[in-house]
Amino acid sequence: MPRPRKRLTGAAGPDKKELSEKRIKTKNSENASAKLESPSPQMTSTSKNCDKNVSNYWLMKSEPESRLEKGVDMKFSIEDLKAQPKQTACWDGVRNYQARNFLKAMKLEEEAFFYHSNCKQPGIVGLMKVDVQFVRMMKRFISLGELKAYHQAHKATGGPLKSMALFTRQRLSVQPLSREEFDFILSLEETESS
DNA sequence: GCCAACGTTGGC
DNA sequence: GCCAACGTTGGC
Repeated sequence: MPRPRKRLTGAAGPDKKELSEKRIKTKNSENASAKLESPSPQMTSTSKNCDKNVSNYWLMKSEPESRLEKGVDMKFSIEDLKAQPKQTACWDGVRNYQARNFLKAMKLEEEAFFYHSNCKQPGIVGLMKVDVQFVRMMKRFISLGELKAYHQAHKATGGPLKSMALFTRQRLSVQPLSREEFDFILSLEETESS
């Protein structure tokens, strides 16, 4: 349910605490939910872009279908992202600790898949860049089922999706991908869906 | 809507 | 620090 919120990029009031946050752990103090918004001075300057060989890619889940949680609609599809000003959203509302840490580890301009979860057709629908801005739709929908089939096959063959977090870290809503995983999934765009 | 998987909480 | 109870995620 980690869902991005529809918010203007620089818009004020980013921090009325989440309605849904029943308890924010004191640990992740401040805006725990990393806001990967327009260049926060912090992030840009301090994140040394020196380690450019730690190529990081991401997969971020969001629910494309309406579902109320404490009266708040969790829906945020890739179409909703496209509809944002500058096609950019503030990805807050992530409660899981690990997922939040990944949010903080992201650097501007890194690429991320937009994954539709908890819906009729779960799967990867598009590409974003950390910011978090819409980049493009996938040339074709890459379903969970297809990814799972490759994951299973690759476990046997040692292929690129053999340890994809989507399957090994089941409930993680923000997850890292290796370059191999990312490239392999991109290459699926050019193939027929199975 | 069901429920498996798994994270979190809190008593001890 | 253990672990049972509880809450959440997310596919089906």
